[in-house]
Formats: sequence, C-alpha cells, structure tokens
Amino acid sequence: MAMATIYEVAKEAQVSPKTAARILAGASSRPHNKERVLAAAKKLGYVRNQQAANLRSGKSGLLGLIIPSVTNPYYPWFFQAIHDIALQKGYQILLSSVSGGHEEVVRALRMMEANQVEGLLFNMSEWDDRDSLEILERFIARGQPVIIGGTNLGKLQADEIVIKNVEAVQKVTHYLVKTGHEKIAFISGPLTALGNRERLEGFRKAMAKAKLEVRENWLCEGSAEFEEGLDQGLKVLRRSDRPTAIVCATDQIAMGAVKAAHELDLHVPKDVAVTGFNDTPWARLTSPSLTTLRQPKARIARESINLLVERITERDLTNPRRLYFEPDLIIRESA
Amino acid sequence: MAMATIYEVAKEAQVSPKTAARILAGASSRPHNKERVLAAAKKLGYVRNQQAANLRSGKSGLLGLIIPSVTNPYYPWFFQAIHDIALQKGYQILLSSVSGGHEEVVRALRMMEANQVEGLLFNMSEWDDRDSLEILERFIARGQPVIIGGTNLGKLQADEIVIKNVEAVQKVTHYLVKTGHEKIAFISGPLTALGNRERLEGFRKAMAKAKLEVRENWLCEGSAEFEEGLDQGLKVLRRSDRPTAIVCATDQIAMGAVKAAHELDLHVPKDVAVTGFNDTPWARLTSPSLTTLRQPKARIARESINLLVERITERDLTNPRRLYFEPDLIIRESA
DNA sequence: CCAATAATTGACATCGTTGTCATTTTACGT
DNA sequence: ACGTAAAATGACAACGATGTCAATTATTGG
Repeated sequence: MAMATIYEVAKEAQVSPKTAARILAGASSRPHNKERVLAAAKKLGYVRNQQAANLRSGKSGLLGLIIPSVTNPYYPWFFQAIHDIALQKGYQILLSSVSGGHEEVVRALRMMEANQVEGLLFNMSEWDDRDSLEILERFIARGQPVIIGGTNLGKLQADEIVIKNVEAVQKVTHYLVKTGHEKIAFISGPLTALGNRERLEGFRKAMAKAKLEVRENWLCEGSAEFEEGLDQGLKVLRRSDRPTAIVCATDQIAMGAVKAAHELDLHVPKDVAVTGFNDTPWARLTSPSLTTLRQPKARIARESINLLVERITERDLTNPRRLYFEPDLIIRESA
Repeated sequence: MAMATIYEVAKEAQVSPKTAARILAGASSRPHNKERVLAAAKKLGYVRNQQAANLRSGKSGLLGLIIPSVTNPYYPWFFQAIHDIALQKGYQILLSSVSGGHEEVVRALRMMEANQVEGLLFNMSEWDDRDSLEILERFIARGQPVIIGGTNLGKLQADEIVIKNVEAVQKVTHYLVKTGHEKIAFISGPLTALGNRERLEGFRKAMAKAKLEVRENWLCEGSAEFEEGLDQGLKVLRRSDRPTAIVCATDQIAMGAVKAAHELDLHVPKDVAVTGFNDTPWARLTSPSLTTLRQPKARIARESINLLVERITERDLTNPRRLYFEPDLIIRESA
C-alpha cells in the first residue's frame, strides 16, 4: 500500500531501475522502453521520492525562512512573495514562524539544518542570542548562505536586508510638514528594536530639518500594538496643546490613534492627521483609509532570493552585501 | 565543508557509527563512550540528516497543508494554529499556498506526495478538478489520510471539516432582529462557492423565521472583496427604501459597506448596522470595530490534527468523519 | 552486408541513518 | 575469582534514487 518505487516501475516495465529512472528524468531512450516505463509509472501512480533523491544528490531544493509570526500582518505577503519567486527558481520554502523565545528559534534553526536547507533567510527583529548566532555561523562556515533581515548581527559574515526606516519616516514627516502641519507627535514601537529606533530617528531628523519643535511629551513609546496606539493617542490628544498630526511606527498603532481621535470626537484627518507604517492589507479598507509607508515586498523577495540563489550556485562570491530598500509613501485619507 | 555525518562523529569518538547513532538517540551506553560521542558531535556541529533518517524509517514527520492563499487574512491564523499543534505532536507542516488555478494545485499535490507527507489537510473552496481528485484518491488508497475543508468532495472517502455557515449567519441575523432591525440587506460573496451559498441560506432562514421580508434587490452578490462591499453598499444604501442593517459574507465586504455608509454620511451603527464574517485580525481595530463571526481556529486546528494523527497511527479507523464547527458571534461596535 | 561509431542500457555502488542480530563487555551473585 | 545474565557494541543490510562505467544495441557509411 506504500508509495510505488522506481524498482516496481522498472519491474512492471521490464527494464532496469536505472533505465526507468533515466526515462522518467526525461532522457532519450528506445521508444519501446519509453512507452512501457511511462505506462508503468502511470499505472502504479509513481511519484519520485524526493527525500531519497535529495540524499543521493546532496541537494535539498529547500530554502529556509524564519520569521517572527505569520500572524503579524506584514509577513504573509512577504512569505507569499518569497514563496512564489523561490518556486520559479526551483526551490521550496521551509517556513518557521516562531512567535516564542530563544529556545523556539534555536529549535527552528536546528530543524532547518536537519532538513538540509541550501540557504536561509533569517528575518527577526533584534536577535542576538548566543546559541542562535553560533548555529548561524555554522551555516555560513558550511557554505549555506544566510541573509539577515530586520536586525543587525554585525560580526556575522552574512548578507543583509536593510529597510531604510530613517528615510521612510523622514518622507512621511516631510509630507505632513508640507501639508501645513507644525505640531506633530510620534508614537513609537518598543525602542529595543532597531527598526523602531531608526523610525524615531527619522522623525527627529525631519523635524530638525523643518526647524520644528519636537515636544518630548509628544514622543510616546510602547508596544507596537493597537491598544498602545489607543492609549498613547488618547493621552496626547487630550492635552491642551494637542498636535495636529501623529506619525505612528506601525499601522496597528495608527489604527489605535484613529480610534482615540474618534473617541474624542476629533475628525481624521481634519482635526488630526494620522499616518502608519507597513501598509498592512487592511490599511486601505478602513474609514478613513490609512496614509502609510509601504515596503516593496515583491522587490525585497525577488532580490533576496536572487542573491541567495546566486550564493548557492556560485560559492565564490565576494564579501557580504547589503540590500537596501526604501518604503514608499502611500497617501490615502488619514493624512 | 559539508554537513558532518554520523560516520565522522563515530570516527572522532572512536566508536562504530551505530553506537554513535544510538547514543545520539538517547539510549544508554558506557559513560566513557557517551562523553566522547557527545563531545565529538558538539565539536563537529553534527546535526542528524533528517532526509536520510526519513528514508530509513519510512516516515517523514510531515503533514501537508494546502490553502488558497496566505494573503487571505483568515489563513495565517489558521496556519499558525495548525503549525503549533502539529509541532507539539512531533510533525512539521509543509505549506502550499496556491493562489492560482488547477495546474498549481496539482503541482502542490505532487510536491506533497514527493515529500512523503504522512497526512494532508486540503483546504480549498469549491474544488472539483479531475486531476486533483485522482491524486487525492491515490493518497487515500495508499493510506495517507486526507482531511477536506471548505468544499465538498462527496465521493472521496476523506474526513471533512464542516463550518456551520448556515447557523452562523442565522445567529447574526437573529441578533440584528432582536436589536430591532427589520429592514436587513445581505451582501454575499460569489455563490459559486459552497460557503457563500450556505451563508445566504442562513440569512434567508433567519429572515423567514423572524417573518421578515427578504427584498430581492437587497440581496447582492459579488466578489468577496472590499470594492464589492463598497459598490454594493453604495447601491443598496442609496435606495429610498434603504435597509437599517447589512449582513456581509466577509469582513472585507463589511469594511466596504462601512465605507459606503460613511460616504453617504450615514453613521454606523446608528443609521446602518453592519456585520462581517471571519473576525479577521483587523476587525477589532477599525472604527467602528466590526461585529462579526469568529471561526474557532484553534479548535479547528486541534481537532483536525488530532484526527489526522489518529488516522496515521491507527490505520484501521472506521468510516470518514465530519468535524463540525460553529463560528461565534463577536459583538463589537458596528452592530 | 560488415565494421565502426554512436546511442542505450544495466550492474554496482553510494548518499546518511538505523534496525537486526550476533558478538563482546560489564555487572552481579555466590 | 568464576559463571551467568544483562547490557552494550558493531558488522551488515536496507530505505529509494541515480551517477559511473562497462556492456549491449542501434545506426551509419562504405
């Protein structure tokens, strides 16, 4: 009842296993044999055992992708893009969505090793766990290329995906200034994450450039979630000197800020403009739809996979590279 | 430079490969050997080659999951739930997100076969492609259990996940009636999909039970997307006899309807109540937050995987089963 | 029609792991 | 210290696919 093997196909077709294999691999052969083998394969429902083939060939056709959580709305799209492009290039994606802590990441990395991934995309924010680093180093030493995203693992000889957070937030802040705003608040995600520090820096730079005052109590830090946006939004909008615009470090925070505005009977964007970050799938669906910054996911996916595959096939590439990507400003109704 | 094998570990530790394997598998052994093997394994960064182990054991530890698209906001959560529970049970998930047509599904199914998945969760809506069916039949004949979700592949001897769409929509509709609504519209997704037909049926049943009139031109059918909700919402809300509530077949449609209401200066829920379906992650973030129906994803995942694993380990289970799940009514601000 | 060349074919070995089973080592009771 | 039972070990084979290479078969020109 198990899966038919090439031996059974060969027997059925009365040829040697090797011939059957060759024919199923598409090589030329006597028409007579070809017919018989194809017929036998069809009859038995033969499907090549990929695991065995991989073992033989020393390749796995797998690329590993480690991300924080598919339930974070940014990642499904990222995964889909990576998945599609990898398929085109003949690779499957082995996905690990690790919502938990260090142990879970280590387990995921081990799993990737055990499954012989040929390359790895490691997308986590602020990760510098000793054990993980050691395993990643092993990948690289072994010649399995690694691309790091979302965090900076400095000493590691790996390629990096760098999102230009500073420039992006500068862009949106500049846009607000240009549309006449002078009193602008900023609600950040946790500053323990590099990306959030960069976004804050972008805000400060833009304000400095516009010669606008950055009121320190208009700078809020919290989690990257909706509730935080709501709380901080309420706090900052209740002040007598309330801002006319709020730049938020994530779309979730922005949604919270919008809700805060509504609760205080303020109109968005007339009374307060609100901007987000990431262009999560629902950003365009809300009322008002969200002005936000969109990461070029397809481009990130394409260039990452390209580089990864290049490194896999040409072992002797030079030094680690950095791939830079700048989010686009998407102007909608909220600002 | 390649991955260290058990032979190298054995050599380094001066024991036979079998002993090394046994020790690494956790069996008891002379302390002397144990130390040396563990040290050698650590030194060489040994990681078991899962592919080879699978080949040897005839198991893969893989469960296949085929879904329409991870970018559909329902699925990431579903995947995460499946993924977590499968991990607990010692299985990895092999995910295929097939946005495209039949060919792509067939390719995904073949890939699942080639990778020796021990069981398969096939979650597509309205799928009755000949080729796919044939492959699925092969799975079952071979003794690789299959669970079908989201569609009805009648003749197939497979277990099924059944979402009680009828009851769910009856529940919201009833709730609207109870809160005083009499003029209720329904915006459906494409009626080619079973789930949408059921949702419509639920609406009709509930209205009949409440002895309320179902005006045929308040029944809109379209895609399951936002734009459709907006268009249909505008159309139905512009009528002189506009409804006071709109039941929508998806959250996306509901968001569209909310936007339509806003464009016509109608307040939600004061002027029109709007309800969605699925409790997509952003349903609670919007203003107003969305009253909707939530699928018990964790429970669906748990029970599906349990059944799948049970079938894998106990080959002689009886007839196909059906797992029923009824979405919960989540009452928020929009209705 | 035959020799020479080209195209196919199949026996064998191998990828890394681990079950089987015979052999060796250890531990224990007397 | 010795015999025996129990525990640990290692040689070998097998999982399924496929590269190597020698043997076979087909093709071509003279």
